[in-house]
Amino acid sequence: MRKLSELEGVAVGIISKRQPCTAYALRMELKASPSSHWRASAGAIYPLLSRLEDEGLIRSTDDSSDGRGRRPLSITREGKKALKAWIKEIANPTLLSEIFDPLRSRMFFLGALAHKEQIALAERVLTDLALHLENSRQYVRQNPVSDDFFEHLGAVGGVINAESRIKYLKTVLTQIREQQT
Amino acid sequence: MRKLSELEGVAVGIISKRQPCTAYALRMELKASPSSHWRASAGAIYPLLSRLEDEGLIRSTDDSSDGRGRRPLSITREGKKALKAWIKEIANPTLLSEIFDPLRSRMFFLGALAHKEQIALAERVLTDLALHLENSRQYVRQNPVSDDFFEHLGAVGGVINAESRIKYLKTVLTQIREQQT
DNA sequence: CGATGCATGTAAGCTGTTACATGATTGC
DNA sequence: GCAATCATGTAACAGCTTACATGCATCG
Repeated sequence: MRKLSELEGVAVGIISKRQPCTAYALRMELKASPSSHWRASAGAIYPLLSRLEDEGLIRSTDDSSDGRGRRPLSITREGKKALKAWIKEIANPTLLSEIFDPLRSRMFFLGALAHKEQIALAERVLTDLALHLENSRQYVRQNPVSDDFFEHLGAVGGVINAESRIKYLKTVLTQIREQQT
Repeated sequence: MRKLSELEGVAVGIISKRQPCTAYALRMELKASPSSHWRASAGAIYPLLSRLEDEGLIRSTDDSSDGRGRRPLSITREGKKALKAWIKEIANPTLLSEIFDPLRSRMFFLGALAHKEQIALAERVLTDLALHLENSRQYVRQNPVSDDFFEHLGAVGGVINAESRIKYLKTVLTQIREQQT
């Protein structure tokens, strides 16, 4: 059984939770998620779903009576197996260290800016991050434990991450200010 | 002036710091960085550098006396401008929310596993994360403030991030255990 | 009855990966 | 002298984005 890519894993996971679920609904859910790494573009989703269907991981039921040509998707037994394998793949150190943060990668080169610019930029980003944190908190409120336990857990992860980035930028700011000497 | 992509920005940044710097040295530095989102593959780096040179952002000095055909790179005034613009781009909310964490994305679907499997996986990952944190701390030690202030800041970001992920997984674990009921 | 949103899909292009190719240098 | 590493580069391929195309449904 082939390994699922990140987007494939997420797609199969969403389908398994929301089934029956149309491709469009899947795209909208990806779009709505606060840390949207993917644009959930049609050009990515539709070929991906065809692939998954060809391999028997998902199944679509053609309903000719549906004028809009909706094709509700559901997961197969094979798909469920692949999903479980994908989840367990996280027990792989290389996957764990693969996160990439455009904020942090820029910190390495912040010295290219003048001291005043550094501070101005950091302050600006700090307010943006505060906004982002507020959004993440709202997402948690929209996904209470009572609703779906694991969705709640995922949402909480967003808040913790946002908080840690704010903490990080704050230490950066104070250290830059001290650097003035 | 064209916007730089993430990898381009990092490449120009490293060249600007390490100049004169060969393409190979650049790749090795990318590889050595603890959160290696990129494999720093030759097929990505060399075409990218040609592109940057064609656009006048970097300059290479051909030394025919160098048997290995090393071509030391340095940054141009245009390149410096582009680097500054790239750094300032972080003041863009969409860029800020673009981080993607394979751990968190799997949490949404952890319910697909049996309760025992959930706990076993989380415990396993927790030890992996502890190792990752130790690596990040060592990276900080290898990049003291005295050496390069901003590199130190970047390294510290890795530690803070690793800590926050551990904190996250711990809350996940305790909540899963409570869920047993 | 026209704008907006639902719903599917395709084509071109960019960027990255893997795998390969080539040759020089260093260390044992 | 041979293996490993340094150093550059290319070709085939994979995956995602943007932009486009098509048509149905709903709401004012």
